[in-house]
Amino acid sequence: MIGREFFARSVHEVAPDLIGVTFLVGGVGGRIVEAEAYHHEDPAAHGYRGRTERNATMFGPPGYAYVYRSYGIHWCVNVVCEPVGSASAVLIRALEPMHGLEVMRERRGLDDPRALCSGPGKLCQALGITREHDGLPLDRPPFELHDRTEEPEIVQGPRIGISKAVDLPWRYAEAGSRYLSRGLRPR
DNA sequence: CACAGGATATACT
DNA sequence: GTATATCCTGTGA
Repeated sequence: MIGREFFARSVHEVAPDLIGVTFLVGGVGGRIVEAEAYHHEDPAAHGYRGRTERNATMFGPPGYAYVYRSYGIHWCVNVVCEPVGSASAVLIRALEPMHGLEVMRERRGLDDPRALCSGPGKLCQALGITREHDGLPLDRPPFELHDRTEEPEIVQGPRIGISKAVDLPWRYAEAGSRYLSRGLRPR
């Protein structure tokens, strides 16, 4: 099991280390294959302009989930990192579905396992993550994180869906995975 | 395959 | 009012 201390580091260490880690919510989830680093000096980050009601969790201690509403429709989940109070967090962008496939198919209304969790909004719908999970610790139920068993090959790519600092190479993914979000999927 | 457009909470001008 | 750390569906090449 991965404990809270795992997140008590810089986002640039945590983000690549999350690739290959198993992430479950209520027993449903899979291996993280894509993650993206954000911190307070990043103009594209929510915490860039200071603390608000929505992003308050980002300014709290590491090891907690920051969940926010995107484009008024989707939920996205981050893990808060150090240093404390700096609004540093890693966005979980894609999973390789492994546990609770039937539940995820039902929630997503899809069959194709490649479409279940291949994006931050999609994986939150598949795992049932909502505002209720914002501010919850990641080392307690319903969250469950397990160490990776193998060292994955990690690639970096440009960030998408934002207009500022798009060239910062802070998007990490497992090389060649078939479960990545838009822009990184092979072939 | 590549686009355009819509849904609509939250924050900022 | 405008933009956004998104996704889905429709249209047309």
